[in-house]
Amino acid sequence: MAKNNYNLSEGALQIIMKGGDVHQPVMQVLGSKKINSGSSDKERYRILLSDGKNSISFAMLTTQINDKVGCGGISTFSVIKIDRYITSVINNTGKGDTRVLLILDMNVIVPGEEVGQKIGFPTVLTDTGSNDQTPASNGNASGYGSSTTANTVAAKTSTANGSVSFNINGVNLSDQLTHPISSLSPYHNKWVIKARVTNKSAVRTWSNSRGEGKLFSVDLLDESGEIRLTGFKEAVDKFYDYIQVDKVYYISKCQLKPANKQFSALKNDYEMTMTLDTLIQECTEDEKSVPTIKYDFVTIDQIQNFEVNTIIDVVGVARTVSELQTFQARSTGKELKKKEIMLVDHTKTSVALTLWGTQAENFDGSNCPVLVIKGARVGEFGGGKNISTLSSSNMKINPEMTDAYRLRGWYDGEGNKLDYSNISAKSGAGNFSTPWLSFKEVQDQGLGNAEKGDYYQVMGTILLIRSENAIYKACPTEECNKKVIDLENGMYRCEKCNREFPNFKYRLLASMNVGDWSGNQWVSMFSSEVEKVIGMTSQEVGEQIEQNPESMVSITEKANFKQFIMKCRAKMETYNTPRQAKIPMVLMINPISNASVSPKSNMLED
DNA sequence: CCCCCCCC
Repeated sequence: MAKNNYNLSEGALQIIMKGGDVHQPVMQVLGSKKINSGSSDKERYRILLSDGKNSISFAMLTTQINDKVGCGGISTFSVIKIDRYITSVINNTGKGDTRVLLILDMNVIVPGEEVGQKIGFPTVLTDTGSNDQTPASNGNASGYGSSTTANTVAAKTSTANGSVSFNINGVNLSDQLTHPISSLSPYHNKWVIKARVTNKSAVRTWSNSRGEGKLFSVDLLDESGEIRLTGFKEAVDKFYDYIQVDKVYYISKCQLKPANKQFSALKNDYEMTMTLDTLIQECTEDEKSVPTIKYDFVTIDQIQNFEVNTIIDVVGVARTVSELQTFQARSTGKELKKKEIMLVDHTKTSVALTLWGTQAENFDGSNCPVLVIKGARVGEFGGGKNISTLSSSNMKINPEMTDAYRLRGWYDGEGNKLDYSNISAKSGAGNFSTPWLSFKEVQDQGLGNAEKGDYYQVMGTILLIRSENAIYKACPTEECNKKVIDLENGMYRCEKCNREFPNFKYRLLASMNVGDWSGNQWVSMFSSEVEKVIGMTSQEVGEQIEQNPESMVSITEKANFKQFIMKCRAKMETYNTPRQAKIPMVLMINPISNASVSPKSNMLED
């Protein structure tokens, strides 16, 4: 056996086969074998390779260098310099991961005939699948700020399918060596995805009993699916500026966990979190093979049919835009900013779109831009539907898209002259037709037996509001107005939601005596209408009585002898015996000057 | 580890 007089890179295989990098290693070929692959009519060679210290049998010459090999392959004992190579972890044996060395380019330094024998005493290298350092293991921890090309990263990625069919220069290599997003799961951690960033959130901070920090998240898309990736704290510093919407990245080494469907509309059972090991590298080659954001547009006239909280994609023209409005959130006291846009489309329908925060501040509605929104949320107000952007929404202004061009052309041609049917117009409780009845007639007719109660309206004068218990602390959750229990420790418990909150909202619930021409009647009135009666918000009333509990009397007295058209509901108690009429509920009040509600027209309808 | 997305 010859000594190593050929400068074999002893120990190189140990490094390479653990995912490390050795520059242009010199190796000896101890044997080669032609492989016929079913899918390719080209020949490939599997070789037994030695660095003088170790040997492996999982080395393969790629077909691009067949011309350097000749028809007989590389002669046994040849010493070669490997100029370009990649390793790839395959798992198609059922026995765990195996790393293969794929030689992309090499040159024979000394032909086998000249060497004539095995150099050194190489032992077979085992345990080649673990300690994965891929991708970009050549000193670039993240790819961020590095000069490494995307290609380099691709050439060091792992593969799940064990395919070893390559194109030259790795142009399509990366595709074959990356994993589809849909294949990601917590049960595999060796993967690289090549994905387009379709959305990036702002950086948000949080502070709660478990701690505080900052985070952001991106939505990733490839041809197989989509997934959300969130970065916390130091990951924000590391990656937030680097990652840009619409660009394609190689991403590996993130932590996978089941997605909480409650908080994400993305179609994936999992979501990912960046870790200290996470690698993200922009892909600048062949990135067009990764699909761009997909939309599932609904037309504006369809929005009224969606349930509240549905997430939709919509494209429309911003026909009008409100001024920036600033106000305080009732529940949190936080200052909020919004702009309301009238969005229209070719269905001749308009919907109110609300933008929030900096997006609202920065929005320029001049020239009626076309807006394309992914992930807007359907809301409801006063019986009409509206839409709103969330932090997870993605809004593009005048994007270069067919749907946007088409709408632009339509609007500039005829749309700008049209009248639109507004699905955000207030309707519902205040709009259904109700007969004019006096309190005496309601009583005499014994109304309230209908399943949902009987509705009527009266011209009523408020004679007295009871100031006792007219205001209460309610659950801060939207749509839940249940009175909360003050736990006297800064927390408030809602029995209905079975939750404790650090805050509450004030609600008014007034019991009042109302007179009409036939007599008088005690009625109840909810917060929204009491606010109109007394000209104060519940929050304002709450703050005032916190200062001076006695002031409730003077607040309620202001309502005395005010006159309104009151839409009321008569309903029977269903569980109390004997069966008796409940206190009527005033659902909505309107000033008597409201010309749209004339007794005569309503009587004719009924 | 967030998960808030608000208002009339």
